[in-house]
Amino acid sequence: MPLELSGPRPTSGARQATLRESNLALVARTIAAAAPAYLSRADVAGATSMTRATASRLVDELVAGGVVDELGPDELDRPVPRRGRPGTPLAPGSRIAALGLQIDAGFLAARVINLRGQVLAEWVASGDLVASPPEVVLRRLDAASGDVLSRLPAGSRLVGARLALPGIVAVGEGLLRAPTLGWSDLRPVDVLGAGTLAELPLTMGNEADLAARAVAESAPGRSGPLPDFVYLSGEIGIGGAVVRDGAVITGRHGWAGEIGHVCVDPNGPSCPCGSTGCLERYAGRHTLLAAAGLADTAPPELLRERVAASDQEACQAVAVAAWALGIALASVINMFDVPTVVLGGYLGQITGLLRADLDPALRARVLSARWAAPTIVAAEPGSAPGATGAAFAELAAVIADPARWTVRPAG
Amino acid sequence: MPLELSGPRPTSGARQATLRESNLALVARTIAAAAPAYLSRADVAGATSMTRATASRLVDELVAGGVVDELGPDELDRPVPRRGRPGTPLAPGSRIAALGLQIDAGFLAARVINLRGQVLAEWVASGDLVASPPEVVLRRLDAASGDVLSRLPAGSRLVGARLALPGIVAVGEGLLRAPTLGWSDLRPVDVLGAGTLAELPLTMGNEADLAARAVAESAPGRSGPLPDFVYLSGEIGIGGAVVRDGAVITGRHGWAGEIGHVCVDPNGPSCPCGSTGCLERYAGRHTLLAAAGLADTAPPELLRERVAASDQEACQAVAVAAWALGIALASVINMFDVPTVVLGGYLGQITGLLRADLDPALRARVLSARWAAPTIVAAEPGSAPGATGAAFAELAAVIADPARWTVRPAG
DNA sequence: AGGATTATGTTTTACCGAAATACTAAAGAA
DNA sequence: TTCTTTAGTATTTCGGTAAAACATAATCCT
Repeated sequence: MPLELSGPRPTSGARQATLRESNLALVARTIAAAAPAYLSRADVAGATSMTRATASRLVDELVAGGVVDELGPDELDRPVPRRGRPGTPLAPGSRIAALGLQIDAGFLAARVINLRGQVLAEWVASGDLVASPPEVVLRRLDAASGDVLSRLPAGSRLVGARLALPGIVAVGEGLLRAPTLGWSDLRPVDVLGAGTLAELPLTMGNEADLAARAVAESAPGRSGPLPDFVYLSGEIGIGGAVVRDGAVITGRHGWAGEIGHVCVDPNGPSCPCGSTGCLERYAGRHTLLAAAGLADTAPPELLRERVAASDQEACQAVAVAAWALGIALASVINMFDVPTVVLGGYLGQITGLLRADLDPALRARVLSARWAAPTIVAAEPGSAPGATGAAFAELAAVIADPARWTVRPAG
Repeated sequence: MPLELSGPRPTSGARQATLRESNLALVARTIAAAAPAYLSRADVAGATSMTRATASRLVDELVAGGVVDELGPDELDRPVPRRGRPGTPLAPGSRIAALGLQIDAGFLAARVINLRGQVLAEWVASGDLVASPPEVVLRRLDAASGDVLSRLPAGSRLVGARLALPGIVAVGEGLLRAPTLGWSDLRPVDVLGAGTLAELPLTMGNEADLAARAVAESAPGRSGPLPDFVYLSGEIGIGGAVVRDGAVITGRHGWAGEIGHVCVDPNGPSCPCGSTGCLERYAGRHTLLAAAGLADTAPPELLRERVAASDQEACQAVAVAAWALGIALASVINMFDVPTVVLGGYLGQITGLLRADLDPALRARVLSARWAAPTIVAAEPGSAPGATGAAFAELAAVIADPARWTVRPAG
């Protein structure tokens, strides 16, 4: 088993090899974090305070393993000619890639991303999946995955696959409970593992956790602009995740961040989860649209139009959602001390409508607002962020422990 | 600067010395975690999968620095005579100690604890401090600290001091805001640092965070029975802390865990914090006792008597508190996935009264209750747990980086 | 054009820490 | 006593990084 020098509280003594693995990971992380700037071996040495000799040896090893690519002078958009011998530009390996999958009530997605964060191939299909039995949906996703994988550039090395799901996943058991899909006590891995994806190690993850990762990292191993934030995945249900220092807080079983079921008002409407007055019952997409007098499938543009036209029902519906979000998010911020909120999904597309009521509510209810007022931002709109985050998660494992993917030089 | 091999994401390359420091910390942690069992050098080697030679060399260094003591055969309650040469029993150093201080609305405390978790000297004074000006209280604590330190055994080495306070501490600024004390924008370090404690590095911390640490660790570096739990410090105000894997989740500014201001009912009574319906307004000690028709200072026994006698007001007051706790704690558990709740302070002493209503409320409102039902336990009753946790926190720094406290052998 | 300058990348040597191994020490068991 | 078993120590070897010298490839300057 590999020793964990960078992990919390190693329980095994560190040896020389551990030192090397730790530094190898540091070099990989440094190069990944710097992208899209291309570091040279000397830059790596400077950034890590290793000597050039040491950094160079480790880079050579990563290049041999494909975790890092040496770019030729032609691949480089050379910006400034500098004095001295030019360095060899280094970039995360373009041939190491992972498959990210997502199942949502409204769409299916399969996406392959490489260590540079480039999408090598993808497939997204929308449509109401709630009606279909799980086996059919899973087999469709499996077939699409096979198709996507067949379109990869030659020489690509797939290191893993992860499936983002809107629900609670019991990781150890492989069990899933996804109320919005109408699925319960299912084992998606059993179906997917028997098809095209049989060869690939497939794991599952919560959609909000993985979408939050796609916000926390702008490319595998490369931090996004926000180190700490609360992510809200606002669709039919409301999923949530809290990111601290670039890492999703998962809790012991991976069920942390269920913000959709924070209690907004104990006297509020009852929720299928067994509780009353959950945030989802006020700011979930169906509830919000129904209150605004719109159909389930109404696009956010339509709601924005109605509000712009001062439509009574629409304005009231948005105000209620913002009121509920203010109460729930204030509690979340008071508990996690993470004063930035990223709204994703449907909520992200109506952030502008919510802000007027939400900002003052948070300033009133958040204890630390006096020193640091909470800020609300909308997530970058993009399809299937859970699939992107799922691929990032698999690729992060390569950057965290590149020794598993490289071959030691014989001598 | 010391390189952090065990910390999250080191940014500097690891060298040989880092390896040694990492292993030195591992040995210190292993010996501290095993107490009150006394490991031998061979046991340490076995537990860490180092060779006996390596473990022995590191132990020698810790013994030379006083971080570890070699016990003589007389100090040992020898349990089982075994075959082979007996090992030298090792224990955490008894002469390395830290000062824990606590200021509460109802008492002051100063306590010195050593690496074995033994209380070497302490001073606790109760009385209503809300009336006194901060300078008077701080000077009184300073004088008491001097007295406590003068009573230490000869040869004791004090490594630090920490002050537990019921409020929000802006660590970088040294600023404090403690509504229950009536203190705001104060710098306790300025007053304390000028007196007896001038020589000692003094830091501040939130009372609930530190009391939670005293639950998480039964002695410095030694894990308690619960790796994950939510701690509620229920006094006049309600402080909170979430412990995950033995560590308190502090948030970016150290303000995480403010469970007392989770919203229970948005239409509830207004709170000095600026919000409405905070948990504190239902389950805080003053509110609870007033609703039960008792004086502010009524001891928990009196409330228990009234409830046992089926006193209408008392039963109703307890039911309201349990109802509010159920709503707030369910949200906390849904967000952190930490299904054990430890009730401390006043709430800990009436846990028996709360449980009947609290248990079913949590089972109904916690999403994961289906797989893992939340459990409620009362904290060990004891005076000034914040002071104990404060001392533990300072001593943890020694165990985490013993190289700073040991002297390298000359050769 | 051609040497000086400057920074990159590699090679060599030295040092340091842990592993491997052999050895000594101290107890119980036969 | 003598053998066995386990604890602790000394010595050698091995692997990894630091330090410094060296080789290389560009720009700068005359």
